[in-house]
Amino acid sequence: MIERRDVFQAIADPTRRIIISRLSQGPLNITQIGEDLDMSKQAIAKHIKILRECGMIVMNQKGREQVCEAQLAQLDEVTDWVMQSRKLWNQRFEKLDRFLASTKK
Amino acid sequence: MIERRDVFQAIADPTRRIIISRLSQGPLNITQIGEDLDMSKQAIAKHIKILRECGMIVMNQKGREQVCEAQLAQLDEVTDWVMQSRKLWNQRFEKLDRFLASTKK
DNA sequence: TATAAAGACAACCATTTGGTTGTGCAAATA
DNA sequence: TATTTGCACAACCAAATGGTTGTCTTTATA
Repeated sequence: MIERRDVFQAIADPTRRIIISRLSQGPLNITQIGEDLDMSKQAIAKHIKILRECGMIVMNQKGREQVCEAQLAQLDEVTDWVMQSRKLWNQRFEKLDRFLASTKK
Repeated sequence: MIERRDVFQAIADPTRRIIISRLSQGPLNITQIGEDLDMSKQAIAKHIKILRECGMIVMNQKGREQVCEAQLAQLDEVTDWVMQSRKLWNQRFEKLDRFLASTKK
């Protein structure tokens, strides 16, 4: 097992998806992110670290606060993969349709 | 920690993404899936089990073979979430744009 | 200035994950 | 019929994951 730290793994955890959703509406510091998340601040900080490591969050210091900002461009990798798989999947049915159409003649 | 078995977790593993990609081009049995995957057949079978448990694969017996077929409708959940997050994220910039435009006057 | 708040860092822990090997059985094939 | 093939089931294992608590430093605030 190699340590994978990519976008797919980043969004695999429900807590991290909530964090991303919240940050997509505007920057927040770590305490604010964890406010209604029933989890220690340290646990939140760990999730933030993972998201930062795979480029989905950028931080900037503001006094004693660490303000987190979402960087959602990375999510394209996910949509691209999903789209590609669905495309191939749909082509199968189209091929089948064409085959069925050709046998009808 | 609760056992999560959803689409997001299903596609988090690179091997499972390869399996889904291959199956999106047509049904295969477990041996065929594992053919160029440098991993024991049992490991493949475990991945198949996970994909089946979250509805991304359906099986049908054919003699002694277990033929796997992709069910990619589930992937909508992923695209939906990504789209929603990106939408909110884009709205932030639009709001900023409007604000900047209004101060320019 | 004394205290509270934000968060970094480390140690620890249980569970999950992703793999392995071995055994056994049913179906296909020589 | 004897052998091979496809795969299920179980036991096992190391590493990763997702959480905890405690200590410490720095920055705000009463």
